[in-house]
Amino acid sequence: MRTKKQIVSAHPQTRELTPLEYVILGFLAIKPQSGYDIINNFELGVYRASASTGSIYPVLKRLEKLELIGSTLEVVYETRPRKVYTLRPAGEQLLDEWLRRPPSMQEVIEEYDIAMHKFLVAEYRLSRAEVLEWLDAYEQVVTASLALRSAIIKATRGEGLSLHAQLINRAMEFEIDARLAWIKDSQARLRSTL
Amino acid sequence: MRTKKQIVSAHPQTRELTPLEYVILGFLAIKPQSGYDIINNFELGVYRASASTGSIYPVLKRLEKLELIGSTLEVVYETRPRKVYTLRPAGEQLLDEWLRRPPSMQEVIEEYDIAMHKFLVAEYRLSRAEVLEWLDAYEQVVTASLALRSAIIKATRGEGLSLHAQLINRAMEFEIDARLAWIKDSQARLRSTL
DNA sequence: ATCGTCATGTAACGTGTTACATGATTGT
DNA sequence: ACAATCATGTAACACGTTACATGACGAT
Repeated sequence: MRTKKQIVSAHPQTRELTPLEYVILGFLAIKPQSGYDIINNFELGVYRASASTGSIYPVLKRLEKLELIGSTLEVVYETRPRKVYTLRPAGEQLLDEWLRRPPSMQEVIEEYDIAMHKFLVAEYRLSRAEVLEWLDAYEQVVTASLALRSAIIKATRGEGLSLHAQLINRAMEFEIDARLAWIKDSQARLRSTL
Repeated sequence: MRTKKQIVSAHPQTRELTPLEYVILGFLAIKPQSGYDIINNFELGVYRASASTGSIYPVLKRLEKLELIGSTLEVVYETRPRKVYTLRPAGEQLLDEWLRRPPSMQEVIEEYDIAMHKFLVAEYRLSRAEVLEWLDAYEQVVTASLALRSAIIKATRGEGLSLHAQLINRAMEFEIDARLAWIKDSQARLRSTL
C-alpha cells in the first residue's frame, strides 16, 4: 500500500541561489579574490564569523558552472597558483537584483547577518539613492516586527507573562530601538556625504 | 592509493545533545506538553519563529530513548490522543547543567536566540542568585566581544574602512550598548523583586 | 628537520526542512 | 459536503561542518 513520493526535480540550472551563494557573489563584487581569500575574509565581514573549505570551494565551482563567475589561474613563481574568481555580467545582474529586493520579515528577525552583508556590498553595486531607499524599506519592516511582537503578546495576555518573559520582551524593545536609531543615524550620514 | 577515512563513531548514547534537543528539554521544563504543543509554542518563544514536524517528533523519540523524558498517552474521548512528554530526573540534571554553563563567545555573537531561550527557562530551573550570576557572566562576554571587534578593526586599519563598513561597525556598537543596557536593567529588576 | 601558513579539494556525516501520509473532530 | 484544526509521523532532500588528503614555501 506504499505510495511513491512525488519528488520535484531540483532544476539545478534555474533554482534560486542559496544565501551563501549570494554572499559569495557579494564578496567577489567587493574585490576579485580566491576561495582562500574569501574564507579568511569571513572574520572581517558580517555574515558568519567563519566558513569551511567544504562549503566555499564547492559553491565556487557551482557558480562558475552557472557562468555567474569566472576564474583566472594566477601563477606567480615561488607561490602556489591561486584561482582568482571574478563576477561575470550574469552574476552581477543576479546580485544586484538580490541587493535591491526589499528585506523580508524573516531577514530582519532571523537573518540580521544577511541584511548587514547586503548593506556592506550595496556600497559597491547600488547608487546612494537606492541605498537610502533600501534603508527606508528596512525601517518599515523593523517597525512592523515590533507591531507583530506586540500582537503576539496581547494574544497571550490573560495568562500573564512570567517575569523572565517580560524581561525578554524588554530585550526585544531595546534591540529594535537600537536598530531604528542606527537607521536614522546612517541615513543622516549618507545624506550628508552626498 | 586510496586511504580509508577514519570516521569516529558518533557514540549516540553518550554524545553531547544538540541545541534543539536542549531547547526542547527547556520547553518541557516550563510545562509538560506534546510535540504539537511545542511546535505551536515556538512562535511565542525566542528560539526560532517556527519548527517543523520533521525535526520535533524525531527529537522527542531520541530524548525518550535516552530516558531524559517520559511520555504519557493522554486519552480524552472525542479528541485524538495526545502524547504528553515530561522531564525525567536525568533530563532535569542535563538541562540544569546546560543552563548554568556560562555563555560562550559564539553564543553571544551568533546564537543570541539560544541565550535568550536559556534565560527564559532559567526562571523555572535556577535560583535567583544563579540567574544573576549568569547575567554577570553574559555581560563579561558581551564586553569581550566588543573588544574583539575593536581588535579586528585595528588590524585592518591602514587600508581604511569604507563608508558602509564604518556604518556597520556603528551598528555593532549600538547593538552591544543595547544588550549591556538590558543586562543592567534586568539585574536591577531581579534584585528589586527578591 | 619540523612547524606554520598558503592553497585547493573531497568523503562522510549531522541536522534541519519540505512535502508527503494518516485520520479524527469541529466549524460553515 | 468541505475546509480547518488537532495530532503524529516518515522519506527525500538541502546544506553546511568535520576531518581528512595533497603539496609547496618560509621560518626556527
